[in-house]
Amino acid sequence: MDASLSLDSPLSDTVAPRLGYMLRRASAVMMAGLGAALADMALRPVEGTILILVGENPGCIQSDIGRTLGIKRANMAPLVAGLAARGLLSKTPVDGRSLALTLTSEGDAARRQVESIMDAHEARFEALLNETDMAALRDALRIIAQQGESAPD
Amino acid sequence: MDASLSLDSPLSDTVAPRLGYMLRRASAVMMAGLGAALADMALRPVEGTILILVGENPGCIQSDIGRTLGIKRANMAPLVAGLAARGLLSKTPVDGRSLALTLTSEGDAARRQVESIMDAHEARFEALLNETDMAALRDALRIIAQQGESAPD
DNA sequence: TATTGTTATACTCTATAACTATA
DNA sequence: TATAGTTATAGAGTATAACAATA
Repeated sequence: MDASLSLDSPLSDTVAPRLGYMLRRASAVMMAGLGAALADMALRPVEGTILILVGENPGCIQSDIGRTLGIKRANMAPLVAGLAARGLLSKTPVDGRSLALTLTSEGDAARRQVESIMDAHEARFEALLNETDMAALRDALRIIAQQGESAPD
Repeated sequence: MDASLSLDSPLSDTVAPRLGYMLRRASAVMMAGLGAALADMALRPVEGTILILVGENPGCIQSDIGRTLGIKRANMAPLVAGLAARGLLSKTPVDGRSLALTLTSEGDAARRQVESIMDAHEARFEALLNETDMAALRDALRIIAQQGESAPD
C-alpha cells in the first residue's frame, strides 16, 4: 500500500511539506476547532485566554495581559471593554493610570468552562500522538517560538 | 540550574504550554520570518507560494491553485491579477471559463529566488532541531492538519 | 445544474499614530 | 521621559453574496 500521490490534490505541491506551511496549516486547524468549541459560549479564543490569565493573576493590569499574549495596548482596550461590558471581569483603578483586572463570579464560571473546553480540545489532538511525539512536538514548538522574541510594543 | 520562572513574564501563564497556543506562536514566528525574508522581493508568502505552485504545474487553472492552498475563488482573483500585472505570470484561456496559469521568464526567475529564500529560512529553523525531533514534528503536524479536512468552497 | 472567474462587501486581526493622564 | 489606557484609522486576511459566462 503506497500510492497516495495526488488523491485529493491534482497538483504537484512541494510547498505542502515545508515546515512553515505545515505549521500554519496545523495551527489553523487547531484554532478553528477551538473557535468552534468556544462559539457556544459566544467567546473567541483570545477572550477565553484573557479570562484564564486574569483568573490566575487577579489584580493584574491590562498591559501585563497584553504583553504576555503579544497583544498591543490599542487592541487590548476593546477586548477588555467587551468582557467588562458582559460582566465577566471588572476594571478597578490602582494607579491613576493603571487598571487592575479581576474576574467577576460570572467571569470565573465562564473561565472554568473555557478551561474545560480547552482541556477537551487539547485531549482530542493529544490522543492522536504518542508520548514521544508529543514531547518532541512541544520541544520543537518551544524552540521555534523562541526565535521570535523581542518586539517592544 | 532551574529557576526560569517569570523571567520575562511577571504573570502566571497556564495558557502558554497549551498545544494550540504553542502552535499558533511557532507558526506566527515562522510566518513573520518568511515575510521579512521575502519583503526584499516585494512578495508576500502567499504570492511566493503561488509562484512555486504554478512553476511546478504549468498550465494549471486558477481554481486548482486556490483549492490546493485553501484560498477561495474570490480571494484568488486579485492575487493572480496582481502577479500578472507585475509580469510574473500569464493567464491564457483554455476553457472559455478557465484560465491556465504559466510563469513568465521573469516569474520563473522570481520563483527560483523564492525557493532559495524559503530553503534558507527552513534551514535556519531545522538547524535548531535534531533529526528525531524534526521527524516527530513533521509527523505530528501532518496528523494535526489532517483533522481539519473538508471545506467544499 | 455545477463550475470558473470576477466584483463588491464585510468582518476579524493586527498595526501605527495621536491624545490624555499619570508615574 | 516613560508608561497606561483610549480612540481613530489603515492594512492584511478571510468570508459571503451575487453576477456573467461556460461546461
